[in-house]
Amino acid sequence: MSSADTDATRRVTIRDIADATGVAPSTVSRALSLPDRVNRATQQRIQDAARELGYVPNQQARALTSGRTRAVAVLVSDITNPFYFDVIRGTQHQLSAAGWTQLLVDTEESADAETAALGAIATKADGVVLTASRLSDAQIARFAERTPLVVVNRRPPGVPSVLIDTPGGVEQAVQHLVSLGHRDVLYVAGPDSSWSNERRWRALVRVAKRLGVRVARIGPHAPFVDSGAAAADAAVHAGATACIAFNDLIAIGMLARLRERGVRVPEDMSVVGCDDIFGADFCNPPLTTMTSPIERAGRVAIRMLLGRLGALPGDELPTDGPGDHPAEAVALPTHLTVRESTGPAPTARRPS
Amino acid sequence: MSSADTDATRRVTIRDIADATGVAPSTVSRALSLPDRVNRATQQRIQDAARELGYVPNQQARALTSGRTRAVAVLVSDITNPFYFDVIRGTQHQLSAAGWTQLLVDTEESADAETAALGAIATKADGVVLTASRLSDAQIARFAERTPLVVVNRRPPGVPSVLIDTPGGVEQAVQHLVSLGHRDVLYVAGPDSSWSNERRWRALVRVAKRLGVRVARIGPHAPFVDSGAAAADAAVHAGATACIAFNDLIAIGMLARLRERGVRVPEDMSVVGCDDIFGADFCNPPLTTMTSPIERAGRVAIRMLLGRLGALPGDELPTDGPGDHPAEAVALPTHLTVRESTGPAPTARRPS
DNA sequence: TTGAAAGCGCTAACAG
DNA sequence: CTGTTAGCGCTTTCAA
Repeated sequence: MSSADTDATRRVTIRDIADATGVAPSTVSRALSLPDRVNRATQQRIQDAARELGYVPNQQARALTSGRTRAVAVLVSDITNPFYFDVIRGTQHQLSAAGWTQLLVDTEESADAETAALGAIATKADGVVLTASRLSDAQIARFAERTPLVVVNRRPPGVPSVLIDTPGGVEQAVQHLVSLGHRDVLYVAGPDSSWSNERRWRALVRVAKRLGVRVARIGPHAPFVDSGAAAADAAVHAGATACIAFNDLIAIGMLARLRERGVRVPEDMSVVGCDDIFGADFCNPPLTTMTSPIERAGRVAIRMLLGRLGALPGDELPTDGPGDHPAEAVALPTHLTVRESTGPAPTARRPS
Repeated sequence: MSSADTDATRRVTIRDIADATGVAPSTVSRALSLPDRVNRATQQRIQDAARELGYVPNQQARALTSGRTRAVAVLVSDITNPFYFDVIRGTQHQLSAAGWTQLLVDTEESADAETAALGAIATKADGVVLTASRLSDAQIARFAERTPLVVVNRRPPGVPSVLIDTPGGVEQAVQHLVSLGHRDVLYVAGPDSSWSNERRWRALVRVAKRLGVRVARIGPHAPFVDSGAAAADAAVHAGATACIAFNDLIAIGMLARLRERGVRVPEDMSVVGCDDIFGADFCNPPLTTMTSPIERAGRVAIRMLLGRLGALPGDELPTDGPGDHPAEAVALPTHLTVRESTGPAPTARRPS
């Protein structure tokens, strides 16, 4: 039908639509971007023509004048980490629902790469979601002044952030362990540079004190499955009988090493992870862990960002209340998912 | 030092550099993009000034005139699938090594979304990597005429593609099973719409015939862990004693269900997966699977794409031979990784 | 409500 | 080798 005269080799521009409808390009632009400022009739005519001709707006050009790119950059520190899979999934969903584009950037755990990316991105994206930043609060805050920014799992003063309430999860985890008769718990720390790591440790210390549980700490450990082996060895050496790992990756790695060494989980040692990433439910044994709404964190981050950019579709992106914008820092609750890696404390048995 | 006069609120443009160095903007442009076509001295001066002023080129504007965006879109059909994370990791690494940007798009298994994305992307990216496309070969080929395109795990005539040689892997898997005494193998099929699925099945039939093994097939099954339960039930019902699953996700799901039902793996049933995704090594029992160089596939795809776009840095992106471009279709070898989910065939025991 | 005109930041002829 | 001149496709004053 309409294919013969449509498959020109050149892309359709507003000029083509203007010619086709007999109006000026500027009117076409308006009809497409600010439909209210145009006569209903011509508006209709223009939109029809646009559809007819298969018009696709050129975001580059649009960005050049308006300064808005309709893209957001999502920075992750290690694309390898399954934790981010879920974040990315969340951001991607929310973004595409709003018709926006996601720029994915892997900063590879490097503050320099992060800074560089942030600098280079300013022109390509309208906003940034920063996860597990290696930058200082001050640096983040300073950058946030120039570019709309939402951070995940970090709390720089004055910068909107999405937090996953792992401290709350830690509390549940300790209580669970206590209910199983444990009186000592070992924290298997993640990287020193991780904000969440310190946060979890402090939460652990606090709860432990309240519940009269003794705590110890080993680490730091890189957040990889492979780090679990060393962590497991250290835990065994420390005579631990229950441990809470910085994240599921380390915990899963520990599980493997413990089995290898003949340390039974949970009979000899209870292990709890954190995050409930892909795999936590089918490792051996399935991991008791703090289930975090990671994907939701990604979605919420985008929602906050889009809200600040004034780009909320409104219909389908409910905010947390009747207020204008979502709160400046939202904390998403975590809950403990008990699986088979935790069990009763071994009675009166402590390796020397 | 240089902060006082640097932190203007406006971004630095080539014009600023031109003013600072006393040359014309076009000279600045050249000095930055085609350094050879400019006097060494001025070139140096300009580059110094650019660095001094903290110049960051505006890709949007650059794209508008040159038509090149220095971005590539990577389309995946389901961002949830761990398989794609390795692909994405590969593309991301290779892209950022070349200083390019990655646009990640999740088409959510929908051909319409895929078409829409492809249309909308043409202006935002210089090329596209298409994984697990839901489009027909003809559609892909047609699109490839307009936009540089590389497909992964698909082979539309005339379109450059990166294949993972799972057929080769299937052969190894069957041989492995035969060496363990199995004479029957059940193929647990993936989605009907999957090109790889048919490809694996055909490879299986071929090898089986050659080795005198009987084959059967159940499915289709969606490529999720959750689909594994039904698959396991069907496999048991079919009296299978060895099966090869379309992918690790399904295989891992089967493992869980089989354990639940008291079917021992590998004593009662051997299970082999495909892909060797994150988790295949720590599920219970660890999965024998075809290890695919997934990340490498992503890297190679980008390399081919960049090669076609004439954007190969040259230094660090070796091609496969002394030829100009990498071959039009490269097949990456797969190898079988034997873990604990496969074992000797149960002797003379067949459930009714 | 619409059109004309200017210009976003950059590149690409074309002269000089 | 370098400057001048046009735009890329779109938005956005400013008039009409």
